Amino acid sequence: MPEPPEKLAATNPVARVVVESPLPHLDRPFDYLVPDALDGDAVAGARVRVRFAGRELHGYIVERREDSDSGTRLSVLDKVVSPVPVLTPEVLELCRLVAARYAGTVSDVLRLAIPGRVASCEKDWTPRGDVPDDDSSLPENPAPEGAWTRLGKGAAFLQHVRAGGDPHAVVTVPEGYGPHAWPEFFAEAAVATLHSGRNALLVVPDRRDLDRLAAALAHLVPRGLVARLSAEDGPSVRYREYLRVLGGYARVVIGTRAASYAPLRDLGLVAIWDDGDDVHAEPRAPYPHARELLMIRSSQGQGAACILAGHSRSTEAERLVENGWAQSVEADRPLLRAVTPRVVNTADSFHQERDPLATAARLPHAAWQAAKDALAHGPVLIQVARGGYAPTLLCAECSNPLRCSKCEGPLHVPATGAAPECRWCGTVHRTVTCRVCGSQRYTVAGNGVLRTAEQLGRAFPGARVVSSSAGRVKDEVSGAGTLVVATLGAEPVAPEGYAAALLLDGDQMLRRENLRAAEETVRRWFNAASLVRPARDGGVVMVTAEHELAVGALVRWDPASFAARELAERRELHLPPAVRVAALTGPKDAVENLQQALAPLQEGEHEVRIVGPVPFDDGDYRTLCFIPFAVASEAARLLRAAKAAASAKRTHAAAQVRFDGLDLL
DNA sequence: TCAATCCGTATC
DNA sequence: ATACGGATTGAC
Repeated sequence: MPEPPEKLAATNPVARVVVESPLPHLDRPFDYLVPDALDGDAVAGARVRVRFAGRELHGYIVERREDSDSGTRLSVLDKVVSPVPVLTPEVLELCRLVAARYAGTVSDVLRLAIPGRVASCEKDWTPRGDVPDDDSSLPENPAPEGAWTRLGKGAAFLQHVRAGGDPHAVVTVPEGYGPHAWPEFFAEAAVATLHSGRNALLVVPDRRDLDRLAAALAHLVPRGLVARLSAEDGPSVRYREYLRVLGGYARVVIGTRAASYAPLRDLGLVAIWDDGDDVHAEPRAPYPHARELLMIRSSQGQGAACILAGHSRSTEAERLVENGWAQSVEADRPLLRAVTPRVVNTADSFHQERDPLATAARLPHAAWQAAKDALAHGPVLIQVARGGYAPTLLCAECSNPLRCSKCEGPLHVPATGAAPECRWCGTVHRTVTCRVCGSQRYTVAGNGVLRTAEQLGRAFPGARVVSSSAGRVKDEVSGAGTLVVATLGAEPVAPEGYAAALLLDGDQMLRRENLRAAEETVRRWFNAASLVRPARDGGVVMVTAEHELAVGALVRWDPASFAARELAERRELHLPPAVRVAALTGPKDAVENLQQALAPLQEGEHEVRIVGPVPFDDGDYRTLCFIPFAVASEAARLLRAAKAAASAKRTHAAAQVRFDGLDLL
């Protein structure tokens, strides 16, 4: 069918377009002709609509060019949705690198990178142009009394950033509240970056951390230079902020994981807080992790400084220290002694001296006593496991968790049956008897924390009980006599510091069948413990768990050694993050076909270890591929090619590839 | 000899 | 996915 004769753009009449197609074998740009009428709007980076294989698809112009090398007859560009160049060349390159690393499609990554359009926000958008910045209002940096100056190598690191360098650091921050807490570190690092004439990108796990970071920045950086990118702020705020970054108005971007794609130019620093938090892992294909995104960004272009920071240390961060990619910036012993609380292991005191109320609340006596004393001097934090981790069946009298009499497995009441059942061996228990008090009445611990808060409150008559958990998170608490019961990750900050913290349910967290159970537990402990006052001001942390290494790390306040031991163990077992892992899921033949693609890597020095396929769920099968870093990019390339071939030939139903999804292990 | 259908392949 | 082209089949 002949195209209707149409006048084309006089110069660069060809637009190269990436289309939003989910098909892996179409993951490449296609060329279109630009009609003269669209010449002005059809700029590189603009959103467009094009005809593609008989459908109307969205896409982005990545390039305008004089001619095409496609060899086929080109279609004409249908429509420029918006002339705002939302896809910058740097972000496109980032998306391509991310797609390659995770064996995904550029189209999938673009969906994560670019926020949905809100036309009203574009009304009078213009790029800022080359107006020189007025940096005269920025504070002295690094400040002699600043947060960085307190850490070994901290001032030198910041100086290096300020001088325009691109050093990499794993930073272990000892304090979680007060004037030297982590938000100050990030704010000061952003200022150093601005001083170097470059821009900074700071990523945090959630909205609460974002608020704290914004508050710290507000003291140091003019408000107009800061943009905040968070899905929680809603589509129009997110898009408006995105456009402020795109236009060059914002020079410091703060946000949650999707902010890692912010179209910030002249990047001088990328930083991520608490990189071990699993909310940094994107739950949509191709499942990239914010830490990896930022590391890629730090290596793009001129190179940017990179900070991986936390109160503890992820095994990934430890690996980067050990292989020399990052230097370790941490507090020396004297500073730790000065600012950290006393940590006491109370696991051994459980069966001594019982207070009936404390027993009902499942509190070791020593912990109960410490909390009771501390309440007179300040707020007290009780960290409990989330509902999902808690045993599902408790004694109605004394709240002792009930266990299977045959195998010690956890009991639950199945949706269909009336009698309790063991989760491990499946035994049905027509009657259950509490081993502590002999009661035969049981209760289902459905809304875990509320119950616990109530019980804990009863153990501390006179205390004001505040509970904080997912959905009802308190940001801040203060005052003596306040007892805060918080689930993992929902701990409010006490501006004056907690007088004490009780870390309960550690054994339950450690017992989870997950590669990261210990690492994750230790991370949660340090996050809570860093909110407690220094030992010299009476601050105390009571931890109840039997895992010697984990408890020891907290008692000695030594997250780095713990991470090193964990990593050493993973290395020995050839498990992540000592190697990368790709999970292949789908119908059996599709999975087998994909794993076949890795055959060339199954011999030689850096051998890929393949486990599976084994039945997974819903009739699907799963294969795990453990891939040494030396061959990881080749493995990703092979898997991506195999996926494309399978989807082109439709010989197999789709199988999913997921790299580094550690929650699966 | 032509149309209806099937299969394979490309999709600007 | 769809859409198109070339091959194949079946009916005049």
